[in-house]
Amino acid sequence: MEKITIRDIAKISGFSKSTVSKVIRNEPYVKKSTKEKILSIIRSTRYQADEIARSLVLKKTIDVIGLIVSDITNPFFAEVALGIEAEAKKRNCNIILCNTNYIEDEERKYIDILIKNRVLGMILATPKIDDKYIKSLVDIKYPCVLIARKVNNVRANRVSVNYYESMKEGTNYLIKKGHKKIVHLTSDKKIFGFASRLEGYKAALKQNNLKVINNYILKSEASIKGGYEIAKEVLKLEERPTAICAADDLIAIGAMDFLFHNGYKIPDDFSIMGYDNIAMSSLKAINLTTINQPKFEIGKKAIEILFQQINGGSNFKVIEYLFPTKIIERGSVLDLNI
Amino acid sequence: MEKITIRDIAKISGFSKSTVSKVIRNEPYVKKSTKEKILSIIRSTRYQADEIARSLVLKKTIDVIGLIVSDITNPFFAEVALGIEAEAKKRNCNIILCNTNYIEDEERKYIDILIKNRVLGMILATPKIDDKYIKSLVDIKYPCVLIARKVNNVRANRVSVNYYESMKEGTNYLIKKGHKKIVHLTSDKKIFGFASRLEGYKAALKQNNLKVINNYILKSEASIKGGYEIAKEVLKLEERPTAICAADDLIAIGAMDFLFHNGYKIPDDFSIMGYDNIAMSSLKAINLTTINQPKFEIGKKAIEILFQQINGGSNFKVIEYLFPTKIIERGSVLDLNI
DNA sequence: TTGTAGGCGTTATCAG
DNA sequence: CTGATAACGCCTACAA
Repeated sequence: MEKITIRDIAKISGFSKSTVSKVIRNEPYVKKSTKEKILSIIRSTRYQADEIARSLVLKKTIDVIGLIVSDITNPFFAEVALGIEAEAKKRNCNIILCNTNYIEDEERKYIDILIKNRVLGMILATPKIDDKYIKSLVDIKYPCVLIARKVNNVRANRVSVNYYESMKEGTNYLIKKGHKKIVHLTSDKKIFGFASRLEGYKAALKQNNLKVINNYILKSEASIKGGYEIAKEVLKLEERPTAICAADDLIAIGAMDFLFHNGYKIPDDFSIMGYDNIAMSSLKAINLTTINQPKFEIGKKAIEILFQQINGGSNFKVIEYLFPTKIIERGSVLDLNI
Repeated sequence: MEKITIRDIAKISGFSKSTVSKVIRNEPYVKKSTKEKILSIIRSTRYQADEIARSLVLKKTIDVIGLIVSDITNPFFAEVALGIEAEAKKRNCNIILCNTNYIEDEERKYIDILIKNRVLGMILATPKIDDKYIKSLVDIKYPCVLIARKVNNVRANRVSVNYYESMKEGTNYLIKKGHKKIVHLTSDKKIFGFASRLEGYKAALKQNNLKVINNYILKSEASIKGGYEIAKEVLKLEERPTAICAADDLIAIGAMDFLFHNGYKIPDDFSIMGYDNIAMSSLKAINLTTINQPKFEIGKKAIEILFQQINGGSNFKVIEYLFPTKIIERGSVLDLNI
C-alpha cells in the first residue's frame, strides 16, 4: 500500500496542498464546507501527516534532553538520573538515557545519535571519551554539561564534586581512626574520578608520613562483582591491611560480601569505607561508612545549567559547579584508638 | 547554536553539496584529496547529517530501538536492560532508554517521542498504559514487544514469566515450611504483574485451606523505601504473621531493613521471601530467599522477537514467550517444621 | 478564502 | 571526478 500524502488529499478534494495543510493544522480562514469536505476525505483515507517531514520544516527540536551514562546498573548513575529527570520535568522536558558500559566507542556513538535526533541538549557522564571530542561539542556551542569529569584546556559546563579532596579527607578519617595499613580499591585509571580519588588517597598517606605501597593499590571493575573479586587479592597480601578504602560503594560492598563469605567480620576484622553513598549502603545489613556525593542534586544542577545555556543564547558563560561531599559515619569502620 | 548543514560544509570546502554528500556516504569516485579536505572540515566542525532530513528522503528509520521502563532505579529493569543492550549490540543497534516512574502519561509521551524519531522498534515495560493504546501500535504494525505485561483482546508480542503460577508456587513453598500466617506485600493493583502475583498468593492459600485475610494484603510503593514503610504496618497487625511474602525484592529488602532496625532477626522472628532475584538479594548480608526471573534472558528474548518482526515483514506472526521461574533458597525463610 | 512558490537538509540522477 | 537539479512531504509567506 502506497503511503498517502497531503498531495493525494489535495488531488482527491480538488483543493490545493496548502488548503489541506491549513485544515490539518486547524487554521482559521477556511470555508466551513471545504474544511468539512477535506476532513471527511482525511478520515476515510486514514491519512496521517508525516512527522518527519513536518519536523524537517519546523526545525522542531524535540523537547528531549539526552543523558549518557557509563553504567545504569550503578545506583550512583540511577540516582543522578532521577535528579535530572525531576528537574527536567519541571521544564516539560523528557529524558532519553543511553548506557555505554564504560566503552569509549559507545560514548561517541550515542553523542552522535543524540545530535542527529536534535535533542535540546545533553548531559554527559562519559568518562572515557577524548577531551577533544568534548571540545568540538563545546566549540559548536551544543548545549551540554559534563558530570563527574573534567576536560583539560576547554571550558565546559560541569557539575561534580572534588574527588581529590574528598578522598583525601576520607583517607585521613581512616588514619585518624588509627589505621596505618590501608588498601585502596580503585578502578580504571583513565577515568578522571578514579584517578583523582587515587591521588587523594596517596596525598593523605603522604601527609601522615605513611608509605604509599603499590601492592596496596588494587584495581577492579566498578561493580559489586569487581569488589568481590578484588577482595581475594587483599587477602593474599603478605602484610594484611586493617582498612579498605574503596573508590566506590559497589566495590566496597562487593569486597564486604567476599569477606562475609569467608567468615570475616566487619569492622572487627577489616574496616571498610566506600564512596558515593548509594541508597543500598544505608541498609542496616550493609551499614557502610562512606563519602556522600549529592547525586540527586548533581542531576538537578546539571539540568539547571543546561537550560541556562539553552535559554541564554550567546551571552551564556560556562559554569563549573562543585558540590561539597560529606563523610557518612556508619558501622563499617573500627576505631583502633579505643 | 547555529545548526550546521551540508551547505555550510560545501561553502567552507569550496565544493558542492553533492560532492560533500558523496563523501559523507563514502561513495567512490571522489578524489582522495578532496575527500580528505571535506572530511577534516566535517570533523573540525562536528557536522552531523540531519537524520530527519535524511530519513525524509530515504524513508528510513534510525538504527535505534527504544526501551521504556517504569523505574530504572529498580535493578530488575536495569538487568533486563542489560540483556536488551547486549543482544541489540549484536545487531549493531543502539538502545535509548526512557523512564516513566510508573506514570501512565509518561508512558504515552515516550511512545510518541520514539515513534516521532522513527526508531526501528520498541520494547515496552509500560504497565500502566491503556490496552487500547498498545492495540493501536499493534494495528499499525509498529514493531514492538511487551515486557512483563499482557494486553487483553490484542495479540501483541510479549515476553514475561507466569506471575500467577510462580507466586502460587512461592506461597506454597512458605506453607510447606509450616507457615500459616503469611502477609503479602504488593504494589499498585493496576499493574498486571502485581495483580497476578496477588492472585497467585491467594490461590495458594485457598488451595491449602488457609483464609485470605484482607489485612494481610498490604500495598506499598515498589521500592526499598516502600517496603520499609509498609513493614511498620505488618508490626501493627493484631495477629502477627510468621512470614512475609513480597511481590518484589526491593519491597522485601526494605521490609527486612525496617525489621533489622527494630531489633528483629530474620528468619528467626520473621521469614521473608522476595520476587525477582536481583543481584543485591544474593549478598551474604541480605541473603534473601526469592523467586528468580531470568532478567537478562528476558531482555535478550525481547530483542530477538523484535527483530523477527522487523525482518519478517508481513508474514511475521505474534510471539508470546514465557520463561520459567525458580525459587532460590537462601537464608531468609525459617522451616517451622523442625 | 484559496493557491503559488519557495524552502527545510538530504539523497540521487545525470550531465559536464 | 564534480555539480546542477529534482525529489522527499510538509509548512508558510505572499499573491490572487
